Amino acid sequence: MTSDRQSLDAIELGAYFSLIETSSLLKHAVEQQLKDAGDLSYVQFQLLATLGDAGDGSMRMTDLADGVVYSRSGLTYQAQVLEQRGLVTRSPSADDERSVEVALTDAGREVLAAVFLGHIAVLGDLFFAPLDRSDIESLARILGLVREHMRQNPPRSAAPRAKSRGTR
Amino acid sequence: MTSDRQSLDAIELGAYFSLIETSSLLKHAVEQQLKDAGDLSYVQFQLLATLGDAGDGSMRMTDLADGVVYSRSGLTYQAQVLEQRGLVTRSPSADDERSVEVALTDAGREVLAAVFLGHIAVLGDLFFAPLDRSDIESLARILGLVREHMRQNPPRSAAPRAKSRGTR
DNA sequence: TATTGTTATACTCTATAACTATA
DNA sequence: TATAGTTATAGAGTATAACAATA
Repeated sequence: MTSDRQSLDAIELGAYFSLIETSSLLKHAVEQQLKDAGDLSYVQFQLLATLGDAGDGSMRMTDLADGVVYSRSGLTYQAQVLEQRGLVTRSPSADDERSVEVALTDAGREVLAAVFLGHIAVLGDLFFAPLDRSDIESLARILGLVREHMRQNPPRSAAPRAKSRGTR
Repeated sequence: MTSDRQSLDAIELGAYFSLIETSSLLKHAVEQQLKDAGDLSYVQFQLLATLGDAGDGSMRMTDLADGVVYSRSGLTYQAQVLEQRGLVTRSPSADDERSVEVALTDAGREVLAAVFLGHIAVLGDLFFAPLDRSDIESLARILGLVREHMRQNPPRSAAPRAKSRGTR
């Protein structure tokens, strides 16, 4: 609604469709591998990996949600699943008693490790194989621009506004 | 399992994560728009758009499935939904009586049209805005390479092997 | 009053397997 | 026997709204 574009040209359409198709196929393949190697969904892997990147392997629920992008209740659901499997723990935060700290357990790190090599292999075979070095660098730069832009312009997605809930 | 990669460097990781994040955010934003403008899920939009691209607006179920990639039953499900809404029709194929021809109705074309401008606006604002012409061309070329590669190397995903169904 | 998180619930979607029918 | 599609069913995931507790 803020754009005055009326159409996309063939190149733009190609870029868009290729993005959707490649990311979809890649995600599908990776999900299969994650499920086989560690019985993880992609979201669960992302959560574990995000925790793994976080120095002490611990984050507040809210911070963990950022970048994995969905509703609070969805995060609670996944956190429960991961906790029941012993891959993370949840405990009240010391400084802010409203918060919950989610921490990676040793078992969680093990699953992450068990899954990682296969994950990389899939990426190498399916995604990077047809690209040379400069392609990869270009891709990283360009998609990095898009990512930055998107982060700065959140699609006001979770508009707290009540919807009209149309014909149904 | 066919790759001997052991790790990815920072650039590669960046490209991968950016791809996942941008496509995820983009898809999410587009889904919101599609839902608001035409009460369509992304898959439903893809199916309608695929039919719209097909000259006479008609395709066999199997051909329609290609590129939208999922199980036959999933396609049947969505085709039923679209048919009930009057956006497509299903009829037995003339030449091969096993096949079903899915055809876009006028109502289907209308919904597609109703949704299209907003769709393009979201893409323009969220995806193409930070890119210049050469970026878009590079992106189209590189992702096109990946897409071609993936199509030629299907991730033998649905390994027909029975799973061990681990600890649960 | 705003923020953090949980719960209950309903719904959408996807996958599996068994099945029918045609080639 | 292989291909095209449907059905039944079960499960995972997500979103919404109402709620409780802390800041």
